[in-house]
Amino acid sequence: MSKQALPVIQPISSDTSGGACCAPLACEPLRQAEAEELAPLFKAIADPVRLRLLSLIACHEGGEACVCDLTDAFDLTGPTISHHLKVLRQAGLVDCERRGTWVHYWINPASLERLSAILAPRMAATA
Amino acid sequence: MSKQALPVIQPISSDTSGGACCAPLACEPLRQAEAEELAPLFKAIADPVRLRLLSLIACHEGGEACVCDLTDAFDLTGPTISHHLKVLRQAGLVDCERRGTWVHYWINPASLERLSAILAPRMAATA
DNA sequence: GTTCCGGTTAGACGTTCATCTAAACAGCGG
DNA sequence: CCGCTGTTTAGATGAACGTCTAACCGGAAC
Repeated sequence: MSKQALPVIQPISSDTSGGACCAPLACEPLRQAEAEELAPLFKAIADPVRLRLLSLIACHEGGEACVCDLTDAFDLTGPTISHHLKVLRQAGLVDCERRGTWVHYWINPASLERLSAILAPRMAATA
Repeated sequence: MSKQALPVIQPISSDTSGGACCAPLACEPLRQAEAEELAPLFKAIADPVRLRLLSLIACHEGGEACVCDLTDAFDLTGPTISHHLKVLRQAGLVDCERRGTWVHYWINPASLERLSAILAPRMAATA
């Protein structure tokens, strides 16, 4: 348990006019309701398969990928991939649309950004 | 966020395993090994109790909180809180130290920052 | 229409997880 | 030394999760 220089977490004016969206964890204590709303989102990305799915979709050209591309990247059955995609969809992290034979998925950037902001030790400051 | 000389939130080094540390999800596809290393970290925060614990610790004056303060904030038994703190500790998200009777916990800011950076839609100004 | 292919849904099975109670451990004060 | 308080560990239990196989749906091609 090594001690280190204290973080010096600053309140940085949580002026982000977003309301209940983005005050970082370190700014003010999360209330229970917020925590219970946020936890499922983190749970959705707290799986190696889903993390890779998100990444594959995000990196795919055009910002979207079809399920067949995704399935090929794993040693898992189709239904399993479909299940993970559903979890991501229900969490609002991705959206999808059927176009002809194939179903295309793309990232919902706002949701990822929200999670990122929550974890940011502080908003500005950057070195 | 009109950056042209982008801030480039840095890796924090601290890569305990592969060189896989910091490219945001949307920059290049996460490899399996990276995903499997990252997922447990997200899993650690993917619980409302642990999210609130993190926040309570981060916001507490001096940047650290003792277990008794934390336990009071929940309708859960001591052992349950202790269990959640252990999960956070094993994930490297918090550190602790016993000082006399009480055990003090504080955030490991680097780990949170790392997770935040991974979720950041992208670092540079694509688009 | 019928057949084939891509993708999802349904249900089952074993594992992991959150929580509890009981017991142990660590300091402090008499 | 002994009891008291704060914290962690151990073990049990029920719920949630990840994966599979089998079955189903939607669209395209024959």
